Amino acid sequence: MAQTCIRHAGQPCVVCHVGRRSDWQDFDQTASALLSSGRRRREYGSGELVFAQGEPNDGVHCVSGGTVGIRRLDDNGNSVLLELAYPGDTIGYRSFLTGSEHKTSAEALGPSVVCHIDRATIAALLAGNPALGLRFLKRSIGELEHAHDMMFRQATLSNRHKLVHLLLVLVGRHGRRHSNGSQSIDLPVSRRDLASMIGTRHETISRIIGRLEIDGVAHFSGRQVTIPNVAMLAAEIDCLIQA
Amino acid sequence: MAQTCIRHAGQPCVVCHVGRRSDWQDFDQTASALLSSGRRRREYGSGELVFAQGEPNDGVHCVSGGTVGIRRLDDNGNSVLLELAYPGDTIGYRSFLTGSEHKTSAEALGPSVVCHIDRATIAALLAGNPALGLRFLKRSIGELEHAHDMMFRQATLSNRHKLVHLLLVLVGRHGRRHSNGSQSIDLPVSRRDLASMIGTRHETISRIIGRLEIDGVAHFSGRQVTIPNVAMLAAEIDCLIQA
DNA sequence: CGCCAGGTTGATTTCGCTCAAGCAATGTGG
DNA sequence: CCACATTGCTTGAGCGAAATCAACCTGGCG
Repeated sequence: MAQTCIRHAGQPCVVCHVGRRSDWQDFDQTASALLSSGRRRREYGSGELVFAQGEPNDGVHCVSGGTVGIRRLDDNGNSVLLELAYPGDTIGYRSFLTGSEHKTSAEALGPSVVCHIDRATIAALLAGNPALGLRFLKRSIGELEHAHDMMFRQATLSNRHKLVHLLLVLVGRHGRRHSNGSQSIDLPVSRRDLASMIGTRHETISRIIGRLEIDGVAHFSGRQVTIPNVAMLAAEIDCLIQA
Repeated sequence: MAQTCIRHAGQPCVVCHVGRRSDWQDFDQTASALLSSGRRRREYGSGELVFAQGEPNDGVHCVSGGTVGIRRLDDNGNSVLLELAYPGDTIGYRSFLTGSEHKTSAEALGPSVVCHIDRATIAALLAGNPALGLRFLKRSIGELEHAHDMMFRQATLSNRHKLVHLLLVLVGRHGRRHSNGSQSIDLPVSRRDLASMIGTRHETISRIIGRLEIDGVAHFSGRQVTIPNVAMLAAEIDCLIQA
């Protein structure tokens, strides 16, 4: 399973081949050696779990390719997709640091590559590199502000506005620009997950999508979305949201 | 303004008189001296702002007494109360650590006492005490899990269930137990803020409160709430929420 | 005394949930 | 290769919940 570290797209590679977006940069020689021996790279198919809610923590993971969904479940079968993780993101570090079981599941939303770094390695790295703890802190704060934004939107926006906002975020991440100025996305998530992210039912999402089609601001075909004019879509909400 | 450090209720006192609940414990002599010279204690009246959204950060604050609301505003006049801070909680550390302006306002929800520690002091303490950074990290992770819980509830519970849940949390924090087994709370927040925490309108909160009265599970009189049987109230949601 | 903020209540309309059916794509076993 | 189940999505009808707009009440305060 262990793979030697390779260079990728000219980025310096310590782990996960994601260059400066990763938390795993700027280590000294010994730390780098430690890291390469303690990490394992693995590919996941669509729907495969990286870790499951309730499981004990066994180290942290670092997304190297694809998209990973962070999901919370309850025992009534409810599922909410809380956030999306992309290459460079570290996941599972919270349960590692608090010494508790995973409070969420992490699921590959398409073919993905995720590295695993075992507990002993992380502990050693953390002890020798205070900067790593600081990077975790920055990451945690970033996620917290993201969660606060989310809570604010949940409380103030209509379902349609929430969906539009989500689409704009996804366009930023997954969008392909076309020559005529339109953009396309392959949604990484199902309608049900879209609904859970908005805080509504999947039927409602279907109906809102229908209205977006009628209004001509977006065209949906399965998970393929085309937005003729992103600025026009953004205009729906930028009168309501400030930076 | 500076006050000498006093002992309070037998707790060791470094700052904020809150003993082991505080982030500001277990410092060595020099750090303690630095802290006592760099901190300032201040009392706030109900409604006074500790810091305001958009302001540049000027250090961190530590709640010593009372209750502080963390609020986000937009320029359409929407206001959402994101969380409540209690004695022992450190606030304003995020904008300090990210070097950005405050993304939320902090407002005394009643007569409160809050200590302020200036930037230079924090920076020096952080540099000399890696454990302090770790405590910030733990705090941040705790707030993040709290935010995730919130997002999950927003997406899965009905408004009534959300209000019941909020009442139960507030009973745990502010409740007074009576001899007959009932409990009372003085709500620290207005109905409008209650509504923003639930993600609905204040009129709706009024109506839900009316229904709770009819069902006999809670009695409201202004901000005074009496709950005859907390277990009965909890039964409304504990079939829906797991630990 | 009049004003005002915070709260309640009512009437009306809109919206979203629920239940249910239908449909297309995919998979499976005989 | 077909009959059949399954999954993800859409659509419809009915109903209940909540938003909206508005009136009104109450206590505090100048």
